Amino acid sequence: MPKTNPPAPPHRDRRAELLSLAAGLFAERGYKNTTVRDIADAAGILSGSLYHHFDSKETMADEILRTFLDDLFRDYRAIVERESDPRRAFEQLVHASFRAIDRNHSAIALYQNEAKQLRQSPRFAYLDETDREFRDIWLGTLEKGIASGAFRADLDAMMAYRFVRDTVWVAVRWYVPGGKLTAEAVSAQYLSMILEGFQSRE
Amino acid sequence: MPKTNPPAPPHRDRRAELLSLAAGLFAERGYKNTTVRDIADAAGILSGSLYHHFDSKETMADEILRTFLDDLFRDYRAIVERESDPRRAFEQLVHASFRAIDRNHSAIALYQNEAKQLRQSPRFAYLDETDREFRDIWLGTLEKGIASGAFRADLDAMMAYRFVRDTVWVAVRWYVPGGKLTAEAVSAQYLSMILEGFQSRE
DNA sequence: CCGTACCAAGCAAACGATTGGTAGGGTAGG
DNA sequence: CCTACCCTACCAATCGTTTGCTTGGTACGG
Repeated sequence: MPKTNPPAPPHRDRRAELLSLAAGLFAERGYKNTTVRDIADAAGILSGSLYHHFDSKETMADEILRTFLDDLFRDYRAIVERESDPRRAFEQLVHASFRAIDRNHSAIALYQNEAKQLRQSPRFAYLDETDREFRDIWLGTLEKGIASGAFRADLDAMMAYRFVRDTVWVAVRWYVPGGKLTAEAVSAQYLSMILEGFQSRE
Repeated sequence: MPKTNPPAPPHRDRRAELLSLAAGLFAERGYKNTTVRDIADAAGILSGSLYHHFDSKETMADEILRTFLDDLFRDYRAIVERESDPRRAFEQLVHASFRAIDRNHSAIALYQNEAKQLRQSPRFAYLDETDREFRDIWLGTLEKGIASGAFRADLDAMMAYRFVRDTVWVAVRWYVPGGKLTAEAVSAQYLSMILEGFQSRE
């Protein structure tokens, strides 16, 4: 054999594995309700041994959130930069969000449930900035759509933003990755409800 | 004066006051993050003194949730029994929900954030039944509306239920009772978005 | 091919702080 | 004198975290 393995840091895998376990527990039981012993049990080690990989429980939550947010904003930014038509941009934002829910389910559940409390610690102050960019992207797309005539002129952009943000992202509570409903299917149906409404056309 | 007070149990007031304080803290910081000392501090007493009124922290959460749920279902049941037209029933359900968010803000925040964890304790098993009736009321109204032609025939009732449930109830995260936006105003705008959609009609 | 050195990984045991909860006594108002 | 209410003082359990140490493996010099 010419070569065996790339010189990958050997402990990166274990870190990621532990983070994945922790994210699942945080999402399921809540951050405060999950003890470091729970995480260690799930990993088959003792609680103290976790501190060989992370210097605190907070660090784990931090790393989980950052990884997910990086992922999401990479997608979001690409969409608004690439797509000039606000209606198509809106559709792709919804789609990207459901894809994120599918891929980073635990991290998003953690974010949805605990961000409000975590944000109060200075360590997680970056979440404020994250929220601002998040809002700018959605709100900007909606405002452009209203101005261009794609969306109703009497729409309150801010209210519409909150409306769609809550509907889409809280779906993490019931959506099951790998279940019968694919993220694409849910995304398509949600888009239809948001854009066309419940009312039947005569 | 012919009469002073109804023969109300004299400690009912203090109980209610303490519960209101506890609900506010539970809603703001989360159930697990709020200590009995926090609640006692807010009331100006010591933590041990709380146990003169309640036999546990769990009891407080229990009582807060039950009071709110009784309130809500009284309204919900009255609507579906009184109103036979599904479209009008739907509108009134949305309206009643926002009115509840306005009146029982803390209790609803507590329910939204902690129900999933609390439900796992047998003490809060009744939340499962509550959810069932809640779903039956909304889903039944939506299905009747689809059958009657008031709502789009191609609507997936279950998906529409989740959609509207999440949008409406998660508004508790940003809605501020007594703020600039009244519950009626938000309710009207949300109804317009749900029924007519974002898309502009040509 | 061996011996040495080093390292990631985990164990065993304990730490101080905080948690929900308890026991018993004091006091003010009806 | 009784009762609602609160206080003082404390407890056991659990929490996140630290410490000193052991293990298996890997790289390297001679």
